[in-house]
Amino acid sequence: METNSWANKTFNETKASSESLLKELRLPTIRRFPKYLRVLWDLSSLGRDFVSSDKIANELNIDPITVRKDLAFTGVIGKPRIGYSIPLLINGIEQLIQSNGQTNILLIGAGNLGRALLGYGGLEKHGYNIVAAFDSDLNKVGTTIHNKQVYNIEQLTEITEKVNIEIGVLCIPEDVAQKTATFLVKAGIKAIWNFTNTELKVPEHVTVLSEDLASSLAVLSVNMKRNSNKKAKEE
Amino acid sequence: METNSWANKTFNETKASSESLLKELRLPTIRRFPKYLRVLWDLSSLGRDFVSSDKIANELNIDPITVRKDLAFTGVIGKPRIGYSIPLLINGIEQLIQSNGQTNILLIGAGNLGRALLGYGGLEKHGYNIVAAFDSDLNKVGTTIHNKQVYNIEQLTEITEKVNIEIGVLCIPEDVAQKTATFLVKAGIKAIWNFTNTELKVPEHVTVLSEDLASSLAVLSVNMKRNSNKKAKEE
DNA sequence: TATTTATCGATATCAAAATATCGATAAATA
DNA sequence: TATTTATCGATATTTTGATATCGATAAATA
Repeated sequence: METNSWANKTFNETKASSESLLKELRLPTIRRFPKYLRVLWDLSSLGRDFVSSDKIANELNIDPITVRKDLAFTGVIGKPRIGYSIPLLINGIEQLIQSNGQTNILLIGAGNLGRALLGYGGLEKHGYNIVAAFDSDLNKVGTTIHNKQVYNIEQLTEITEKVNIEIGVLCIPEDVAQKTATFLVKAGIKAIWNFTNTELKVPEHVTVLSEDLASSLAVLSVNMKRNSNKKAKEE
Repeated sequence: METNSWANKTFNETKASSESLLKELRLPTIRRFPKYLRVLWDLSSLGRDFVSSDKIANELNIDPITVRKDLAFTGVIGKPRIGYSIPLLINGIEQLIQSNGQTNILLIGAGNLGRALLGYGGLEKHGYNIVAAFDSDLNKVGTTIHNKQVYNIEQLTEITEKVNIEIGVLCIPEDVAQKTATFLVKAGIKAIWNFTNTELKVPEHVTVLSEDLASSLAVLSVNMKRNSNKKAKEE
């Protein structure tokens, strides 16, 4: 049997193996996928059908070898001198990182950050459905933000009993973060996207992803110091 | 000369060596520092003076060995059976990740995300000074948000000529991101905190830190799939 | 049709990060 | 005072991630 045969895998094989590939996916690769998608969407809208790993790497300022390794997870086979099929890549990446079927989301906390997230189209683009937003501020309750109804936080149980919610997005003050998380877990939620600076304690089976601006700021800060040290030495 | 001698370094030695330690700091370590700070501040406010690596590790759900290695960068020496001095650790970490002196910041784009960031106290806590916000929406111009004046984006040059700005925070639509970044670079900015989904092209000496919600969402998505696969197999 | 060349993908190497091991030590306890 | 124990920090190992090398191949070109 030959080892290096191009373009023999069918689309169905790709799809069938996606579950096992999922296990092998590493964090840095997953983080790069949406960046690839952005480049691919752009090229696609320009009417291009194929793209090389070099081209993608250039756009994103990363190494082409990294790109090829990452793209290998989609199961899409590139052709020498041509590159990869853009539609197949888009499909392949989406298979890996998008939700399967309808996934319902609640957003808790309709402050500025919450509003910003309601305006961010990414959730819908990835196959998620924002069901509603919640807030304790009665001035906000009853309004709609980006077409989403804002409910009183007291009505949370009411809604979670009626609709199957899989993800909760927490944009609330720290002091109520753990309490709310615990409530959501009891309501059967599967994942929490945590925009508070609290380390949430949840059971094993609940996926938590925390955003931490302070961590980012620390990185920015250190990088700046390094850069200025560098410049100081040059002078 | 003995190798394992506790508590002999003075505070001044710690400070003097901070520049060289800066080089050795790795990204994951830098990202964890603010998390350590949060735990340390909490303990400090409870009146505690010492803490063990195990305690910190437990709070943050990470490995105590990782904690000890990270804390070694502060130059603070822990004592067996006692742990580390909390005030010294706080000071040590702050030395590494905070700005030196007064660092001026401009925030470009006073939409929901921009407003959320103006409300986020982290920048001030790290020694940064938000000078002003800018927007193109004339309804916002002239107002103040969290005590920061909102100027017309047209006035950007005016301000950058008057005040030395080191960091620009971009919370603006994608289509004007590169243009604005280029402008800021010309105005002599040192770093950009980029909340748009654009890969900014800037010169070497400018530090860029990009936040990418889509990358985070991809991680959340894949983790959820893995968790549900896991559960499916258990059943 | 033969040669050149861009590009892939497999394998190998190198670097970074996480984790494990273990002796040293100082407080607590017997 | 002797022994036990919690905890540190140095060093070693393993895992993960990035980068380099190179043969295979198919389109482009001579």
